[in-house]
Amino acid sequence: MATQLYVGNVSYQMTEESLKKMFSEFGEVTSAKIVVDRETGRSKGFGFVEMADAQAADRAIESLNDQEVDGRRIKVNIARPKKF
DNA sequence: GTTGAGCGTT
Repeated sequence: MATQLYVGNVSYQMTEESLKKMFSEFGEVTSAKIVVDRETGRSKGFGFVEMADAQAADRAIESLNDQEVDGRRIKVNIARPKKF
């Protein structure tokens, strides 16, 4: 089971590929996604990254959480379930 | 600018 990470407070210039690259430094990234407002086409300022290894994901969290990226301090946590 | 869909009957 892969680990899903929530990445919030990121710059609107953040892209899925930059997210994937950033997290790939700590482990295998299964998927990366930036949430975009479907009506405006603009980034909502947050996204999600799925990593194959939980320990790699944990390392990524500790290393990237609250770090300044593109002038903003990003938030990295285990993602909440989007559905119950 | 903080937890993902879509504009329809999933």
